[in-house]
Amino acid sequence: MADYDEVSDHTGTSERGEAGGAGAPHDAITLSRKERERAMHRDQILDAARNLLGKKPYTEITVQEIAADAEFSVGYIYKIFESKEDIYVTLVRDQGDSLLRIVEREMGARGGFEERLSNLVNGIFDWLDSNPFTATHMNETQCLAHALPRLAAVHAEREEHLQEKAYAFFREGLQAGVIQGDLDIMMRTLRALIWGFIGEDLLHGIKSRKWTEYAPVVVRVFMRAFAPEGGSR
Amino acid sequence: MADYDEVSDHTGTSERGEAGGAGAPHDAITLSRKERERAMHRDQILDAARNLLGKKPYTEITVQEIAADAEFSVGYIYKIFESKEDIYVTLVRDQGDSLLRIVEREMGARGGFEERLSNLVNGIFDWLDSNPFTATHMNETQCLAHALPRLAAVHAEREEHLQEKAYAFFREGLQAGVIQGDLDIMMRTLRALIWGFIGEDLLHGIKSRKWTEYAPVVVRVFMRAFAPEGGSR
Amino acid sequence: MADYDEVSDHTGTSERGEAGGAGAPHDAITLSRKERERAMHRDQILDAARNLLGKKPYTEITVQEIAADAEFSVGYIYKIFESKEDIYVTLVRDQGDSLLRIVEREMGARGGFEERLSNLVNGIFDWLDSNPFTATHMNETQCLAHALPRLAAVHAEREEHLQEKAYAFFREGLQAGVIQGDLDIMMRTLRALIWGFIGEDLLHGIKSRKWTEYAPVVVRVFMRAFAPEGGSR
Amino acid sequence: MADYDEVSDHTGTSERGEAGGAGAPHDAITLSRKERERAMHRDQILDAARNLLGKKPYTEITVQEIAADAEFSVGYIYKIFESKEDIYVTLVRDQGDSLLRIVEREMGARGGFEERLSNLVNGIFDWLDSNPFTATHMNETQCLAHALPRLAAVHAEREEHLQEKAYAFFREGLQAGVIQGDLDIMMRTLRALIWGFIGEDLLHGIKSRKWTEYAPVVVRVFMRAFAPEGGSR
DNA sequence: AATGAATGAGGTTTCATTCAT
DNA sequence: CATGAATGAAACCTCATTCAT
Repeated sequence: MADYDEVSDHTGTSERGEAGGAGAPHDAITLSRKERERAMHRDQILDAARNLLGKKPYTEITVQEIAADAEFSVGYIYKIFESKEDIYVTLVRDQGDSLLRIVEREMGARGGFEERLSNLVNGIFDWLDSNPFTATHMNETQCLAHALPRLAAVHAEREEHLQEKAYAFFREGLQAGVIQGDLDIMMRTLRALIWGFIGEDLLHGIKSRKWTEYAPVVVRVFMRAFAPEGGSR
Repeated sequence: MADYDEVSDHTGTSERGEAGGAGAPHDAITLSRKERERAMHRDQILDAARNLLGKKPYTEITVQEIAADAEFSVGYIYKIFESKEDIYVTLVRDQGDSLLRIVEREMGARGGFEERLSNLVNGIFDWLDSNPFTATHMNETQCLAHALPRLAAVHAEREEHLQEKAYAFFREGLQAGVIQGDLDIMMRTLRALIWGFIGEDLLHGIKSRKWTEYAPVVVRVFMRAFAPEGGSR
Repeated sequence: MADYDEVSDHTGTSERGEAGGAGAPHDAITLSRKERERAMHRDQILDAARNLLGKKPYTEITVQEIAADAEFSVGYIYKIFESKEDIYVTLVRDQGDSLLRIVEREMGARGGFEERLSNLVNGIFDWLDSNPFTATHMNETQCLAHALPRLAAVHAEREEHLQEKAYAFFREGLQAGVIQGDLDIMMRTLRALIWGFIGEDLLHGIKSRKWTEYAPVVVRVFMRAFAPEGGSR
Repeated sequence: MADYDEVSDHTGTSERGEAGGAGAPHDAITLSRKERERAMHRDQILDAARNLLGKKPYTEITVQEIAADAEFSVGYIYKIFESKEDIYVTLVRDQGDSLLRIVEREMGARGGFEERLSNLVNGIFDWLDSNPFTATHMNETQCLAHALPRLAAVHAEREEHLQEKAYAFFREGLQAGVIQGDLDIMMRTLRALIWGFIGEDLLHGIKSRKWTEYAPVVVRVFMRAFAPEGGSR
């Protein structure tokens, strides 16, 4: 909840606000009820959309459907979101922000490199497990980015952010002497492993094993792959 | 009606099977001219579609566009393909068959395990390099699979095939004692690495390095990850 | 319900009659404060609408826009006016009343026919100059009259009124022997000249000359056109 | 018919034309049937639209209605016209071109100034009588021009053309010494008179007299208004 | 009294698909 | 064999209007 508020901070694409220079300067604490209700409705709409997107791709979903599922009228949807695209972008951004926070938390924690890597992978897997939408729609997001410019922007921005964090994290590992190799390659490898293990299951729609069980595998493969030459093989 | 049935007979919608050149249906010699022309037209249409798909996603492409690019009428397209979906599915299947053949060839070649793995990865990377459609539309295919059941079927079928081949290949490595580990995990890891390295570039639209340069990395990471315990870290 | 009826009572929707100041309804002194406030609000809303209509056509304007500009809620607008149409009709009627008063004043003044005609045309031009809405929306009103029956009614009613006045005025000219001709034709000619000179500029959006400069031209053309045959200047 | 072809020359906003540099260079005579049918359909659609516009304003008319009246599907309408706006603009342009031709013919004829003026006014009145759409929608066109940029462009262009012609015509009158005055004022006066006499009737929806009967009035008013001072009748 | 959140019918436009020629 | 004119369902989005507060 508190979590969410923070997010909606940079979310409101459609916040029109009649502003009215004269009137109240929006006392962030005072404007409860109405404002809170709106936020709730926003979330309900997003939930409905997320739900639907779990069943079929973006292009197959209509705004009418979202409205029906959210138990609002189409018109209201458009009062809160600028467009169908806006809903999707918001959804992706919200999810991405949430994941990003996990990553930042785990990478920035104290402890040995391998331990933190392990926590990171576990954290991501756990999060993905309870946020199936993201896992399922990683691909779709990438496809749609070709057609929805704003989506591409959001995606690119987050990628940059993530890469920065990851590089810093890997550098610590390099300095600690527990890994060795090219930053770009490490980054790609780690991401490939994470998405690779998840993607498989998504494809088949059935989880042969619980993702979380793969976390140690990912860590082990990564550590071995970039183990310093000296004591390896 | 009767007309239609007769036509759909040699439409190549789904009856082509994965046979792949081995068990050729119809007598390749008997059905000359008319049949050969039809096959050519089919390929021209597929080329046009492939081309278009290189530029924008499936949903953004119209059948009239494909027709215009292929220099045929819409009507004729529908004489050869059942539907827009059919074109896409055929395309994906054709591409998949092609890639599968590479995989089979490299896995089945003679030589040491690591050498063949290297050739395999190189072969895949090279093929992807000259078949940008597949690389670009791997994601899209996966999204669409949720909406186009036949696409999902084609995909699943090929996956099974591929897994079978891969398992056999890995088993040889196990027996040779050069790798060790769980077959399922190996399979996922290898695929993750391959797609991971490609996907990255697709995402950003720009290739920071040539894919092919990553091939040795993939091989090295894989070999290290599954190196037998004995001589490892 | 009861609420509503009571309200629509003093809504000024259509009950204002052509009374025009003479048979004032309600005791102008009794219904103070509440009633006066309401009247002020009505005018503020009309002002906002008039303003907006100066910028874009009726169909492009939304009630929410009018509300925002008038700094009232949409709901309140609907408490005071029956519908969007009502606002427009009221606006047109108010403007029309205003113009009609000018016409009555100038036509009814003392003095020679040509002098009064000149004052009339000048008066109209001046009024139009300071009431751009009417000039700009003369055309629109006529279009809309086809779709908004009440607008047509208001329009027709005023026309009749105007014609009556004009006929009386022209008859004075005839009796004075300064003009000669058919009343209907005079009426049409005068109106044509007035609107013709204004319309031109509206069309091009730019005033080549100040309208008011055309007033003498209109008068001269009219007087010449209907000058008595015999002693024409 | 022949008349029409000439017009449709600069009409086809939507002519896509797969062009195909290779193929036939559109033999203007050869491409009959299909092409002629399309033209007929185009005209049928325009007729339906014109018809509807005789009953209610542009904004009240839906493309569905036009389609229904023209007995085509909505989709087909959009194959032939780019948009609803396109239909309207085409209609206005076609009508305008037609009227312009009358004006050019009459102004350019041989004969005395007054005779030609008389023919001109009669010609316009007759044309308007058999093209009620234009008369009725002159106002609407002007309103819509504020909202439909392309309409404004078409309108402006024609105005310029018309003014040029009119000025040349008036200059002949000046040189012949039968009229005297400012060109701009003459132009405005003539137009005002023509539209003024027509507009009246449009407003009331009923023709008190036949327009054509007013033609001599217009001519007489104009000639008197601009009669040379000295020897005026 | 005054608000503005909520509604939903309806408008324009697209595009996969058909079928007469 | 091949065409492309014609279809019409359905998508996204707007906005006049209502009603609980």
